[in-house]
Amino acid sequence: MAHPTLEDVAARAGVSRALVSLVMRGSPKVGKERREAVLRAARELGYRPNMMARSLAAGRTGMIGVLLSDLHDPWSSAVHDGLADEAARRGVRLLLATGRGSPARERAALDDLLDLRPDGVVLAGPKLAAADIERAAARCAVTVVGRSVRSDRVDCVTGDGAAAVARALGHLADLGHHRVACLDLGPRPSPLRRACPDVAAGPDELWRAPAPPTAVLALGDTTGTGALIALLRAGKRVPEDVSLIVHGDPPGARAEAVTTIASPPAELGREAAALLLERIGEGARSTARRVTVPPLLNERGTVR
Amino acid sequence: MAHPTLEDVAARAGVSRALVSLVMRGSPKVGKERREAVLRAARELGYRPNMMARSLAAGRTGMIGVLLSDLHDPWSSAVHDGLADEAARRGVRLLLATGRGSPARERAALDDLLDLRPDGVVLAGPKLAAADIERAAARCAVTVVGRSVRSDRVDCVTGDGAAAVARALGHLADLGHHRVACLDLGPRPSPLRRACPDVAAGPDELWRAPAPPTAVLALGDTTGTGALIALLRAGKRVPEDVSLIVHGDPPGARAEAVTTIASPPAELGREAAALLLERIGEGARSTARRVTVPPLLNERGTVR
DNA sequence: CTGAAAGCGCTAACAA
DNA sequence: TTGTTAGCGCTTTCAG
Repeated sequence: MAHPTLEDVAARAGVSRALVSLVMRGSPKVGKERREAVLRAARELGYRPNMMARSLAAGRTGMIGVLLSDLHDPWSSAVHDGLADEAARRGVRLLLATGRGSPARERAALDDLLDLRPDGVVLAGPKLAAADIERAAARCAVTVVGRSVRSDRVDCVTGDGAAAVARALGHLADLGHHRVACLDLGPRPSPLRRACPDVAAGPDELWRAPAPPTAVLALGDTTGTGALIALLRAGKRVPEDVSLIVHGDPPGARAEAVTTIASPPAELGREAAALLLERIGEGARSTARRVTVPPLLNERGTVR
Repeated sequence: MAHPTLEDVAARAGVSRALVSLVMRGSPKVGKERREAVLRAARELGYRPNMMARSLAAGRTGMIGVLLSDLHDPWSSAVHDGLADEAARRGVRLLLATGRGSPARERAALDDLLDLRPDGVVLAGPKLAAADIERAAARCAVTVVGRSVRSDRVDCVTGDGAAAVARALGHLADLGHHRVACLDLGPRPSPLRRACPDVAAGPDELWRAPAPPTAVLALGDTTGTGALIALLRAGKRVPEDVSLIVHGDPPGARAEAVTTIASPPAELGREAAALLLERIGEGARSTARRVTVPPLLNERGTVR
């Protein structure tokens, strides 16, 4: 039998379908005797409940949808880690979907996800239009990670980039670095530039000044090693000649022992899952919550 | 109405449920008149078919499950890109799950995925026991990517590491490099070492030889910049002093213009999707297929 | 082209 | 504790 059903299990165990259903859902009000008979029959048959049928009948799926805007962004994967941890702890299943970097595909993915009727969805770093998010919120509980959305029906969990920059600068100052340059490596100017005292256009420019910086804070370094390589290529030793802190914490930074600062994405994920499950539990709630996760300094080998 | 049903649409359009069902599935045998009335009603109501109900009734879900062993591995994301492309082209939906790097979690994720009754699954880089894969194959069509499985019911799509090494070595030789060293940076020794003539334990060792290498082939460089940084730190200019080819094609290599060689993972994904859909279409088929995707050289800036 | 009817595998009352 | 009875929203016949 390719896919035994509840009925097959009931027949084999010699009990009713309802009893099997109770056992499968772990109801306490079934006698030890029969419970074990059912469990044995299920095991022998290789029975697995059909989620489609179960969800349809129950009216809830017990799953939460997760839309990761871009699988290639390590930030998304890290958020997912946090979500998965929390979901596993609470016994809910995750339904993953991805936007593959484009708002249009993201929107399509969200629609497909919603068709599966998850009890709620978390949107990680969505590039979606606000209207699309609002539309989703009309269909199920929604929490957004990494973006602040003005809506009274969606919860938001965000990091704190400005605090990260301030903390990095403070840390460097404590170490005696008073000439700190910011390097913005991203394809687009980082919004965090405003939080920086002194932003260089490119790495070369740094050493032309009369008093060159003794430390660099890198923004938009997606691989985590871009700034390090630029410094190395300029003939600087790191950290002997110049200290380096990168904002964000991509795997390359870990691998090359680059000191970084960022609000830990896994933490964002964990918070988001907690918020979403709470909201699902309460049914509709009027107040939207906003959680901000503080930055964490990862001291590694590029600062002295 | 939070979730209008087929019946609501039928009522609003003034037609039968069956007709709406036909229209929603794009049947050609519905008159233009009525089709448009139905479509309009559906749009006005914001109707979306309930996949749970649809799948349950139809006996197929029209979805294929994708188990990515590790979301943090860029290889997985790239395989997913190929799968998603091909799936979009053929109008099937993807159901994502992840093993988060651990065989146990991978196994649990696979079980959860299977409970959703996908028409087939593709296992990308599974760390699963062969028995678990076989078990999955008993429940639906399975194709494995990036690992060769001995089974006559699962298709396999793999890259060709040995060919990649040979091709890289050949390319360097054509350029006049006759002293090429291999650097194995991975946590575990790469199986590709056997394909290399000369493997150094670490970067430092390279320059102690009387005739130091003029080119380096890096294995197991997961970030794609590990070898470059090691070379730079050793005071070598790349490619002026030494040429570098990295096996694999992680984002860091692209960002830092490192020349790489690998069987393109997106291509593996595309092949896998095609194979799986073919197998699903045919129902059970006896012969398992194995596809090998040849390596591709990505000429960037680290070879001369 | 339409409407009625049966059923996918399961849950959730309710009765027994 | 158990069995019975309705559905969940949809697809699929089949006779009109």
